[in-house]
Amino acid sequence: MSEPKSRRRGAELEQAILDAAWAELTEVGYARFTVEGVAARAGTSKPVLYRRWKNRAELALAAWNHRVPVTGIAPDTGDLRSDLLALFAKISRRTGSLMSEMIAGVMSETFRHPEVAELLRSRLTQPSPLTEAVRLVVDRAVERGELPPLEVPHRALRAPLDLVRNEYITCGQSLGDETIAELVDDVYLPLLRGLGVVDPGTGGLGAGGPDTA
Amino acid sequence: MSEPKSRRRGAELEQAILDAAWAELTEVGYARFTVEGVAARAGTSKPVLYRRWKNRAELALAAWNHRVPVTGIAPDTGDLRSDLLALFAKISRRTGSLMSEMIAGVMSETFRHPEVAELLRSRLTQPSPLTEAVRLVVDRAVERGELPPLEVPHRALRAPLDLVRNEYITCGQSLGDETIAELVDDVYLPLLRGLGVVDPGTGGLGAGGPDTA
DNA sequence: TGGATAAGATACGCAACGTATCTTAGGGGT
DNA sequence: ACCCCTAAGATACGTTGCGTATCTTATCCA
Repeated sequence: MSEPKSRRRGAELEQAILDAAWAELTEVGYARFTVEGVAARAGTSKPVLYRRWKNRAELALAAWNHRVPVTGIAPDTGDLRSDLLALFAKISRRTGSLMSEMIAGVMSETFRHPEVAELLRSRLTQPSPLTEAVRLVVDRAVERGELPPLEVPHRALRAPLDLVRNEYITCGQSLGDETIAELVDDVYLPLLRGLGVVDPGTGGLGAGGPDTA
Repeated sequence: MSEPKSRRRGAELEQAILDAAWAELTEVGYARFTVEGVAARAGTSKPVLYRRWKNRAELALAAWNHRVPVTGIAPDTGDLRSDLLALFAKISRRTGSLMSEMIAGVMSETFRHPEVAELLRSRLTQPSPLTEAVRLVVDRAVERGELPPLEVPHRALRAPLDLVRNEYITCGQSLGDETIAELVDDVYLPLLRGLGVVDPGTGGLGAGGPDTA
């Protein structure tokens, strides 16, 4: 009953481990995420895990990657501000305190395992379904005439995610509605409007060649 | 020679400990910041520290607070973009990878010691010399006519710090010049311009009553 | 059918947290 | 001038969890 004595191998085992790791993460959070716990839950033992991942940070990131495909998210309420509010809320729910705790945890271990930083960074900065959702929302606003035609730089596409993440990490809790409203009204909406300003003609503000780069 | 056998007490001792803690932080970073190390460096022992601070996170925050007063920083180059580049660079240098590592570390321990989160959050969200510097830079740009008269919301004043911190935490390293240029050119400058847009008259963008709040 | 490969179990060394216990210095009241 | 009580300093301990080493045993494949 307990153990049908069948030994899982390769991909099958790996799936089981990653599932177990993900379950642990969601249940106890990164701070209490232990390799032993994952092993126990997956019905295997530590060495099996350490043969595949160098340390717990990599294991956690692997579990995260495994748990992906973000379902399409691009609210369409017919109004830019509402779209943004919904989008930020969705990002916030998706990113979740878990992810932020995990990011914080992983980063705090980065000194010991510098290679991990790269894994995390690429996970966070690549174009993602989230940045694409932002682009889509903006494009629709342009079509509606709420914004002038815009080219949104990647940095600006990332901004919502970055802001939400920052909030999670520094506050350690879910974003309240007022926070989301602030981020939209005081930061992101102005940002989008500013991107649409072609040339303020106030001098010194043009492309402003990157003489510092 | 080694120990003049004089026993420090109260405030004097506390100063010595906080100095030692700060020195440890800057030398080895939060990940390797140990209570034992601080005790040894301060020439005392662990229990003395644990009588004052509940855990290492609080000790680290106390050391940080002890180490404060940010010297005035508000570059004045005569040009908004240059001011911002300089300011972001300064913030980035000041915030430093140390602080971000520490923030990440502290947050990752927040699950075990939830009280600490509040300490950290207040440290990060209060108006600070940094947000005042941003306001000053903006005000000067307004005087110069580079921007229309503006009221910058607190959230927007915080944004530079938040963005820099986010970058540190997710990348785990110093911001390169290009990153700073991106943050200024693709995010913050557009944001400021957007705040200056009075009413685009494109509909649906006005104050947009916070029907979600 | 036999041997290489990898799974599973166990035990260890190590670092660091946080605590408990004890001794001893020195400040302050009388 | 004395004594006592508070807090400093030293030491040792229990605990957790990482990461590794060692050994046995199942399963795949040639």
